[in-house]
Amino acid sequence: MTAKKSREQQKQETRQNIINAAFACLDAEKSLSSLSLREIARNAGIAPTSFYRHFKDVNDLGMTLVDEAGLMLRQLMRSARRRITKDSNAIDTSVDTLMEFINENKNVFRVLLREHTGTSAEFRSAVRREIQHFIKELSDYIMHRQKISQHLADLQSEAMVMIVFSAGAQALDAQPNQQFVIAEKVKYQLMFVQLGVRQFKPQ
Amino acid sequence: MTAKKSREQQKQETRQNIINAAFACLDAEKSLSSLSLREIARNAGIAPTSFYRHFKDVNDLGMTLVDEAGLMLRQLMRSARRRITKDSNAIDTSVDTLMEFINENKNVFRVLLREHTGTSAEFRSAVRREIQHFIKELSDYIMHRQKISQHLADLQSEAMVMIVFSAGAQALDAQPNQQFVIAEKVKYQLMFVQLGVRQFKPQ
DNA sequence: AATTTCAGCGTACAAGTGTAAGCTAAATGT
DNA sequence: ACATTTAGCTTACACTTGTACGCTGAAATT
Repeated sequence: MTAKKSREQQKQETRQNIINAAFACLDAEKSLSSLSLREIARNAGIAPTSFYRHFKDVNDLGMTLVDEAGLMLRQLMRSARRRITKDSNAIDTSVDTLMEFINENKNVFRVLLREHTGTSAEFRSAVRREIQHFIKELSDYIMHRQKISQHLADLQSEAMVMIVFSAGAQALDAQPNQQFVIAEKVKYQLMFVQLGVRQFKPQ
Repeated sequence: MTAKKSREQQKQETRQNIINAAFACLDAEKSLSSLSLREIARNAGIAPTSFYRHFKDVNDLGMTLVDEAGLMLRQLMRSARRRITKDSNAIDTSVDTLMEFINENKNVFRVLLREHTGTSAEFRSAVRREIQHFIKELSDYIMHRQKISQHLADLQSEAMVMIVFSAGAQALDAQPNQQFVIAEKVKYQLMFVQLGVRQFKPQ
């Protein structure tokens, strides 16, 4: 039983259909730049030319997808921090949360990873912006928790995010039984960074 | 004055032309999968269909490029180790060497970076293989120099390589005056990892 | 009730793609 | 000397692509 839709509602609905269709297309074998307008339209159940009623071109849609993916990542961080209690390890909790996210939203994470080194300078810098947000929020948290300078926290945070993202890239292609190994590995590596910064601090 | 060429010589020459043309095409805006056979042929100065006399398809050429890029990286490592003297810092020397390489062979490094998260599973695992070589050689070096277990050396090496490659990605898009800042940053981050592992060792 | 707006459609076209088929001429093999 | 091989070419075909143009019908506005 579908409710009567106003014109605006209907438009937003198909817009969302396009976005969902695009995310669905962006599997292991498709990037934003290799994704064709017609393919998206086919998947969204609209005529190719109808696409233009919602987005200027595929680039425009792509920026929307990157923004949305970045937003999901930031929301994820908040949920991860909420899961960190007094006696739970911050690193373990964060890694587990991200690994969960990656597995449940493979294509969302893939977009960020792929376009980060993709063929569009615009996408690259958009993803870099999102990752910078990610790094900054972690940095603030670290600075507050570990009582270190902002400069040091920034360095630590960035190193950690790079390590985690690389592990995420591995996890995307790995078998499920390998993912646990990857998660354990990255936890050690993050611990090394943390220990190293702590060691460096007094100097 | 060109020497008289045998048939085989001539063939190898145009094969190399194709490879060079492909690397030249793979700039900031092109990936292996978005690279067309005709475009390569145009750049190599041959007819499109002549391409098939040398490679099965673009995938075949792509694997060749990845192999070649990986080989260059391994040669780079050797030259970096040669530059490390008793009183020069191993981290500084390695980072400076890599940054130099990246700037002088942008497209070579770009291929590895891009196809590492690209749309072809075959390329992805080929690049991963090359990076694993890279990590393994560094790991052996670390294990020998820092007298730590192989397991620990592997973890440290991988973390370092991930950090360095991420910095390389940044450097590719950065202005020349920013590259120094990136290099300094990554040196600190690598030092943190090294310190952290050293700290962890006794435990 | 009459008018305007506009999401979505169908058609059409130029440009680019991979690659099959067959030819040519020169280097090689006999 | 003649026969074979083959790198490179031209032509050709079937597809896919982005997008311009104009239509339609229903919702929104007046």
